[in-house]
Amino acid sequence: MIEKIDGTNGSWKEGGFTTSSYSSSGYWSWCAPSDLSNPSTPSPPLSTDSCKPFRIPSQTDDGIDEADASDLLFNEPIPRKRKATAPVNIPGSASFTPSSSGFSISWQSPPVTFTGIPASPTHIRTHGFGEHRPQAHAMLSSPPRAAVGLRKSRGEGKKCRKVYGIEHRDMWCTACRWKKACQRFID
DNA sequence: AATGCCGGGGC
DNA sequence: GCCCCGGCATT
Ligand SMILES: [Zn+2]
Repeated sequence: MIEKIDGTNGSWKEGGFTTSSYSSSGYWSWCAPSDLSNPSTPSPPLSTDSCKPFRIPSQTDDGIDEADASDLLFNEPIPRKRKATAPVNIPGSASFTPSSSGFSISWQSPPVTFTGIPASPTHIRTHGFGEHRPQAHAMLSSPPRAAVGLRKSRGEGKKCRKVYGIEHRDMWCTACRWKKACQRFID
């Protein structure tokens, strides 16, 4: 019986989180971008739809299959397993803001914006095939070369870590959890 | 400071 | 096999 649930005492540390950092007026304004990129509707008479509760039509894949992150996040009874050694340093977790016209909910620091949804229709997270994205085969003739003048560009860097946040490490993909190459948000 | 990942380590 | 961190490159 070796229980490794001694989470109450693990203290990760990555979450060192610097003190302060967020202030200024709430930045959560993905609710009325006006016409950030509105080539079709330059001036909509009704801008009420500008503020609608974002909702994913379907689950992404192996990200929230566990649950409705929305509920889970607000509840957060328990991550699911593993040691919950998180210092519970959740800054803006579950921020329900009933704005004048509508409401915005936010969680964690980065105002994650659901777009495109980097996942696939197949949702099967048995434990070995949940994350599999053949994506494309563009590797053919590329022998050992291209070395000098080539630095890691780390694409954009919107991986589980930044998207979900260290506070919700349990939601990262396996690879990210182990500090390996992300498998979900393949670059 | 922070993210992302390889290499290395424990079990 | 699963699990994780040290340390590095990069931003
Ligand atoms: Zn990941």
